[in-house]
Formats: sequence, C-alpha cells, structure tokens
Amino acid sequence: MKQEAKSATGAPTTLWDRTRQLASQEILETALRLFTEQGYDETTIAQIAREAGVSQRTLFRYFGAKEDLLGGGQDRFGQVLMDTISEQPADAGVWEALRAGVAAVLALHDSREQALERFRLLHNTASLRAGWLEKRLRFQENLLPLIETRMDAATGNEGAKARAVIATAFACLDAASMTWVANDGKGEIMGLYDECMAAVRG
Amino acid sequence: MKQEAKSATGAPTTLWDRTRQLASQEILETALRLFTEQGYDETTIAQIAREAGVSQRTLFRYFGAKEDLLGGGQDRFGQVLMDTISEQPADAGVWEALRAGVAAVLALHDSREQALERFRLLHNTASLRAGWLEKRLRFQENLLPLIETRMDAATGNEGAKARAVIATAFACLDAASMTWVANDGKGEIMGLYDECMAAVRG
DNA sequence: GACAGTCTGGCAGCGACTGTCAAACGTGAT
DNA sequence: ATCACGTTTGACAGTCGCTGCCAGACTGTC
Repeated sequence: MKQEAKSATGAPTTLWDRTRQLASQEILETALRLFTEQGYDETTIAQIAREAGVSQRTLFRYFGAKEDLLGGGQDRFGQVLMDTISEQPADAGVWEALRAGVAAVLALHDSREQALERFRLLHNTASLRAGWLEKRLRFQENLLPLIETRMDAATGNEGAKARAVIATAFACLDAASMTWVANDGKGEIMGLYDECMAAVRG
Repeated sequence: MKQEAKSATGAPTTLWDRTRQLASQEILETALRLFTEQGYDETTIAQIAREAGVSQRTLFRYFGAKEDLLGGGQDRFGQVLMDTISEQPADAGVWEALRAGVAAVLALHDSREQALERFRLLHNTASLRAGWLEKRLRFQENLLPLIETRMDAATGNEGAKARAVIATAFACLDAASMTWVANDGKGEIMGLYDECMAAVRG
C-alpha cells in the first residue's frame, strides 16, 4: 500500500515491479508457445510452470485461470470497448458506435499473425471458446447502459432491445472472425463484419 | 447390441431399461432439487450421488458431465431446431424459418414454471452459461448448411453471412429470455423475441 | 443351472484450482 | 552494513470434476 514514485509514464521504479513484469511476460510467452505447439488442452499448468521456471502456485497468482494465459489481457478488450463507445458523438447511432468499438478492439492486436493465431486457437478449442463467450457476456452486460441511452425509448423493454443489438454486433464479429480464420487471414475482418451486418440488417 | 422387442412406442421391455430409466430420473430430480436449493456451484457430484443413492461412477455413466444434470436433454433442442427448420417451406425466408425453429424449441418445456427455473439457473450461473453457450455454438454450426441454402448467394462469403444471421437469431432469443426471467416470467417470450428482432432489423 | 453380456461400485489417478504457512527476498530506516 | 518490516514465493495438502480399470453383482438366454 505504498505510493511509489512512478515518474509519470516511465518504467516501473521498484525492482519488484520489474521482476513481476518479467516473470509475467515469461509465463505468457511460454504458455502461448506451448499452446500453439501442442494444443491448449494438451498443455498442463505444471508444464508451463516448469518451463517458465516458476511454481504452479505463483503462476496462479499471476493469472487466475488457465484461459487467462492466452495473453493480451482480454480484460483490456472490455475496457477499450467501453471507452471507445462512450467517446462516440452523442448523435451517432447505436450501430455506428458499436462498429467503432469493434474496430478499436481489433486494432489492439500486435500483429496480424498474432491475431490470427489467437483467433485460431479460440475457434478450435472448445474449452477456450466457452470461457471466452462467458467473458464476452460480461462485456455485453457492461455495455448495456451505454447503448440503452443511445436508443429511442419507444415501447418499453429497452433492456431487451439493447441486449439484442449488442449481441447482434458480437454475433457479426464472431461470424467475421471465424470466416477470417477459415480464410487464413486473407482480407480484412472489418470488411467481413460489414458484410455480415448488411446480411442481417439487409 | 441386441435388438430387443420394443412394442412400437410402448414402455421399454427389459428390466434393465426400466431400472435405468428409474435411476436416471432419480438422479435428475435430486440434482435439480439441490441446484435450486443451494446453487449449482455449491452442489457437488458427491452430494448428488449420495442423495440419489448411486455411486459417483454410475452417475457419470448416466450423465457425462455435471451440466448434463440440468435435464431436459438439451441435445434434443438441437434436433428439434434442425427438424423444424428443414420442414419449413422452401419459399420461407431465413428469418421465418429461424423464428419457427425458436418457437418449436420454446414449446418443448414441460411447463412455464420449469422453463423459468431452468432459464433462471442458466442466466445466473456463470459456469453453466459457458457450457450452454458452447453447446449452442454446435447447434449453430449444424444449422449452417440449412440456412445457407435459403440465402440468396450474391457476393460470396455465404458462410459468414449465414453464421451472422443464425447467431443474430440466437442473440435475440437470449435477450428475450433474459428479459423474461428478469420479469419473473411475465409475458410471452416469443413476443419479446419479435420485439428484439424489430429493434435489430428495424 | 451354466454361460455370456451388462451394469455397478470402489479405488486410484489426472488436471485445474485454492488455502495455508514458513522461508526467501526487496525495501527503507538506522 | 544491518535490522525490522512487508511482500512474494514455493511447497504441501486438499477440493472438485472427471476418467480408467477391475472385480463382483446382476439380468437374460440356452
């Protein structure tokens, strides 16, 4: 609970923080490597911990669950989504706002290859998909008030409608990314997203 | 691998089958009772097995996983969905076909109360939701060819578009059922579904 | 009644995950 | 340099979902 000097945005000051960051990175890279090498389900926590040079207990202290080892800090996705959408001009419709959010999240990946690898892992591993979907549900719930205020309150049941709209956006993102992976990363995801939207809202 | 006489649709002939059915029912009822009494995550397999009077091993032989104990045989949902949709007239649009499928699945519940209880459990338990979503993904995949043939092949990427359309239907069902649960079962789910659809495709 | 085919329970084991506790370590003050 | 303090770590044991294996009990057939 100490308030360490942080020199604005500079590197973390204390040795602890640096060590922490290093260990975290090491674990993450080891995990991603093993996942892509031998699959998610076939990789055990024990193996990751061993190869990363930490104990299982420590690994679980850094990342609360195995699926968090996919990296990228998916929690950041939710944050970026919310931030981007709330920054949209007030007169922007729900669909424009959601599109902007989706685009911002997609832009978060380091590289095309990394994004492709992650999506591939995600779409091909049942246990991962489940966890991811669950996390996404939380995002949707958080987005609810933001979207609700942008919808014209007409007949009541705004909750239901806003939920449906948000879930539809995610559905299109899903369809787009799945197709993108199936095409080995050819083309632009946002283009596919727009196509899906057109098909739905035709 | 024997072909036992089954007297058409009559009761199962052999004692084994009857015993099996009885045990299965006993387990199912015990599980559902405990789940609603003390929550899904707080109920252990050991407890269900003990109170149902079977061994854990046997329980897992009847139901392959804990989430299968929610009953109703959710696998049947997928079957009914596909059957209903493929039975729709060829000139029916994708949205009509999907709507018919959703309605058919909703009509599968024994009673309003049971449906409400199941939905409530589903929407309030993270671990359950994840499993359910994953199962639904499989339904969506199975539905893909059925829907694809009903769409006008225009610009390519039919896969993506069909996926998006299917996922949107499910999204609306989700929003509808969630709102329905929030309203303690007041109103009709299909009415909410239509409202959601209108909001999305407005 | 003997035989074959099923079903069951018990046990050991795996993997993800958590609580606990003593030991190792960075940190700031002396 | 040293000391006390709080943090971090690793090891251990334990829980829970789930599976493989095996011996024994049961059902149905001849």
